Amino acid sequence: MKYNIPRGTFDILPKDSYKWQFVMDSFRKVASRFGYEEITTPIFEVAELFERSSGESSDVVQKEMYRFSDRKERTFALRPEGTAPVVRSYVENHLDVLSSRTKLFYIGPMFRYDRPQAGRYRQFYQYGIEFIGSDNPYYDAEVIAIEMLWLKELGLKNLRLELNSVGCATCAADYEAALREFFRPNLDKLCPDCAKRFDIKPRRLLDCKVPSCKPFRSGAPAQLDYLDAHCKEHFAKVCDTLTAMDIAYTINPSIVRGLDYYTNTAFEVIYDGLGAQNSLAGGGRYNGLIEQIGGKSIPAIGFAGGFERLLIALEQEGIQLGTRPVPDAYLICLGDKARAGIMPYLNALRQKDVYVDYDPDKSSLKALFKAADTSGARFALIVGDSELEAKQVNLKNLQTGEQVSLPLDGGEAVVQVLKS
RNA sequence: GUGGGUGUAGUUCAAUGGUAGAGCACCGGAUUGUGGUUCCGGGCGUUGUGGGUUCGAGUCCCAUCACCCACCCCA
Repeated sequence: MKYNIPRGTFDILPKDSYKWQFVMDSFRKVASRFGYEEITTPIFEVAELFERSSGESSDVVQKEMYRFSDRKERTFALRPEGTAPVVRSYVENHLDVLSSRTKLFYIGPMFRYDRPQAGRYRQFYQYGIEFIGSDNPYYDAEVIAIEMLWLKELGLKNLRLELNSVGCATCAADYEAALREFFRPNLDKLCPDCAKRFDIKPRRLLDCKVPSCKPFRSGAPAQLDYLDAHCKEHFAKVCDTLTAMDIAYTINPSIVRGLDYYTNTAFEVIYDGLGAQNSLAGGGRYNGLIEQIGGKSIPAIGFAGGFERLLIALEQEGIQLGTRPVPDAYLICLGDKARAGIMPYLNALRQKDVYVDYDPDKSSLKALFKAADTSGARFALIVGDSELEAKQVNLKNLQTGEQVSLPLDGGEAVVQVLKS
């Protein structure tokens, strides 16, 4: 019986895995430069955690969550996003007591039952940042700065940072009420999707792509006009701080985050050239979430980004992502005696941190050299019965063809050449 | 969940309804101790799967699965 990988998932094969490691390490380094520390939570949680935090009406909860129950009929879900688990852990482990400011980042797989598409998978890998403990607009900018600085360092150009504010809970409610008033007269003329959105998430009416819906939204109220004084000032300060940090952005009033817990700042990093799924990262402030899932009322902000899309973008720009390891040397062993006698030497080299490739199944010199070439090793170590007898090893530079005879000692002589 | 496209060797692709092929890759060999070039040799693959039409199906029809793209949604 042959088996297939589950739909919407993928294997990271050796020819690519070094790139993933490179990018993940790179993110870890940048995050720690800003004082953020890694947190790892389980890939499944009690389903209710997501239902409560993301919102019962959100698509993520309604149709995209992998739910399952265990043998004791407890209902769990594979995590569809990273923020709720981090906040759960924050509350559960009383991280707020240790410090009033908590800086966390995470890396790991998320799961969403979606129809796969370019840049969209059912199991996908995210990196994320969460700052917990202050409503200061500086932190909104800091969190955004991490992402933008990182992408810039990786060499990514043609990025767009889009910014919006959805206000606090009361501003948002005021605005949604205004939107409903605005659309209500034409409700019966809107597409069926919009009719649903009218009740659940009226903001979505603003970016419906059905042509017949478009005319009805000219003159619609804008969220930014419905911010109260405090929210308005907060947003202005975020903008100012970004400008002071030399981070370019555009304000896009139609940015809506999919999850219910967002307040105030919402942002998205767009890279054109990814197809329809052109969002590299997105996030925002969630001042009410911690209290909502059992903690104190503590403001926070964060974002998450997708590694698959980032890798697509980086490769599209022709950016080199580390290099696949190649052997320092390839050991060519001729004769049964040599093969048996060489083990201590092979072992010694590896203990000295030399990457030596060796294949005991190949015996013809031609095949061995061919293998040495394709391995990418710069050097071949050639040992036959006579060399073993004389305690010598031939070290051949595969590029120049130069060959020298060195003592077959504990590896010191060879290491000296290899590392030079 | 809805729509469109595509499924042939490890891979990239051929094959007017009439015997399934090629390039690349891979393995071996060209006096069993010095490679990358060249030459020679090596492939029966349930043509994704299951039905149907036909004397005959990789080719036409239906179903199913998978992949790609888009809607939706988002990372």
